[in-house]
Amino acid sequence: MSSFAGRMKEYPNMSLDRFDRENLHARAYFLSHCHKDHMKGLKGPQLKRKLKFSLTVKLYCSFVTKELLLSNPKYAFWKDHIVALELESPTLITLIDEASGEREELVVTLLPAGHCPGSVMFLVEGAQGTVLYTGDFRLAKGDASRIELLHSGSRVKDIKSVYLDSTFYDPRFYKIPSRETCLHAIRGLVQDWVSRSVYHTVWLNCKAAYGYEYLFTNLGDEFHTQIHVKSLDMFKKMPEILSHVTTDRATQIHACRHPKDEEFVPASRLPCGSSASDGTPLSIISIKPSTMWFGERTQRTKVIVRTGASSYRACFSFHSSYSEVRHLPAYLSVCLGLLKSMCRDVSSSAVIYRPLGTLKRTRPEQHTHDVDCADWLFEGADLAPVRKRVMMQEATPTTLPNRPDEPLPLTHIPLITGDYMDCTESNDDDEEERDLEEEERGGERDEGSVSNSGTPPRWEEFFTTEILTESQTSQPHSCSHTSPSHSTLTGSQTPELFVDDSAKLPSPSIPLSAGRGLSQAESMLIQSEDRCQGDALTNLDAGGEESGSHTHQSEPTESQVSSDFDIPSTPDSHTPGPDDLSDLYRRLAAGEEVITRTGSQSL
DNA sequence: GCGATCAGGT
DNA sequence: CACACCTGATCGC
Repeated sequence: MSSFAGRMKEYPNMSLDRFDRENLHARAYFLSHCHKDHMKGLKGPQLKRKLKFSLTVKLYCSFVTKELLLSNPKYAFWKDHIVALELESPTLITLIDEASGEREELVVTLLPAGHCPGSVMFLVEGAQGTVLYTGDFRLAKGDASRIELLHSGSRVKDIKSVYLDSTFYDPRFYKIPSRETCLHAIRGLVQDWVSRSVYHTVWLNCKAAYGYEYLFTNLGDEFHTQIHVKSLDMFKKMPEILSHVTTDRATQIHACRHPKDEEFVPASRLPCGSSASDGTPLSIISIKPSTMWFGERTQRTKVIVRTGASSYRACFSFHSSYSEVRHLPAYLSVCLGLLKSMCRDVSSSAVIYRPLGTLKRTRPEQHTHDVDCADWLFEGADLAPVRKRVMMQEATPTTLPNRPDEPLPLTHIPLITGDYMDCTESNDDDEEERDLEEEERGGERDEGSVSNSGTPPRWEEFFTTEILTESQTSQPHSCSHTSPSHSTLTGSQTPELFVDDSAKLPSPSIPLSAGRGLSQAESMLIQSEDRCQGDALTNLDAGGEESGSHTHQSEPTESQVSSDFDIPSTPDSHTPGPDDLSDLYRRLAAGEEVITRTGSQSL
């Protein structure tokens, strides 16, 4: 559940991804993507009533999000109040207070977020500066550098605040295998199974949410088949997806779901009840896409885990990992630092801005896409080269000495490890699967777009992080909905909407370093602030990697990782006790250098 | 009957 | 671990 209260400090007249409470009084609404936890209040009767009497209030989102939203009849009343915007097309939006007539002009740009179809980030430029609201996102390192409108000339724009998806902003989630790595592994597993006979069927046990579509399109392409799903309605106007899904149950790959009935046995039947026409029993395996992550010291591990006789779990994530999340503000802060100090050349080494090559840019053909290419759904996610690389890597179709109906032995599942080969395993929850580490390690690395050769400043030296918590951001009185006066709003809002945790804790990062507290605060404000420089607290970067060393660069190389993130690995982490914390606080207050190893012992 | 909230499940 | 839901129970209107 997103904990973001819906408003940004700089532009409190717009509401994003929250539509209840104070947000009912916003002058404009923004929906980053079509997931329910970002749509709170969106079908509420109060908002519905407001729309009836308003001529100016609109909901801004991408075309795809609009389509997905309106495919649900519960949101049909929005139809005449939605303004769909093209990606990467700055749009002037005037926020009007209908009572006073007061106007406020903003330039809003939708940037691809790679989270699910239609998902975007909002770049807002106006009198209060440029801010970026990411919504949920999955961007790999380097993707931000390919987003043209984050840049101005050869530099990154001076971004005042970043409102960040912090779902996995915790070092425990240091690494999540890349999209292509996971896709390749799933392809291999599916290949092994469906090639045995026409009765061998795969059920993709996907959740009821948008975001798996690229899995469907890629598997559909690979196996020249369509994937059985429950409904096609929402994809009516999306030929790329529509061409890869079907309601015809006679296919070897299913992603159908059944609302009820969980005594369903994967090995015997599918949620749709499909069976072979000649009465031959289907041989079914289930693959459950779910997030797997690896600690900063994880050497390498599997992206597919066998969980039962005929069931598997496959790595799949809608969200960026810790290192990926961290990369975004780091990338932006590098350039902010440059703007401040004017002492480093951004174009020479550290961050090279590359024109969008694989990132599809302008798209007048939005509604007449090439049916074979669903990449536009995940602009920025670099899918096009992914697929090509995956194809080329698939040089070793596994031979299958076992009987056709035997579940796949794990050793025959093609696995890719090149994406995270430098890590050591930290989440060893899988004693059932032992040595699969025989895979060749020659995989490419997909995040080499940022080098460390330019000694960019550490982002935490230029930014502070403030965790927005639900209780602190949703106070009914925290928002002035009676007055258009910005000063009133800003004055009362600042301390409440954007609470300063340091008032209560020695460091805003302590809860994070303990591996706790983030579940209540998935959205995070990162600000560029001069005043944070020299403030000892700001060196306690969220995540608690308080190494004390400021000589290393803002983004650690893989080899630096262990020193930079020397925190307990997942199985050993535990909640710090009061004594642990008070001791830590005391040492911090005394200005002692807190060695993280010590911290991890006490924490 | 509806919405909001919570618990519990996948 | 976590997600993005779904269902059902309960409460208040």
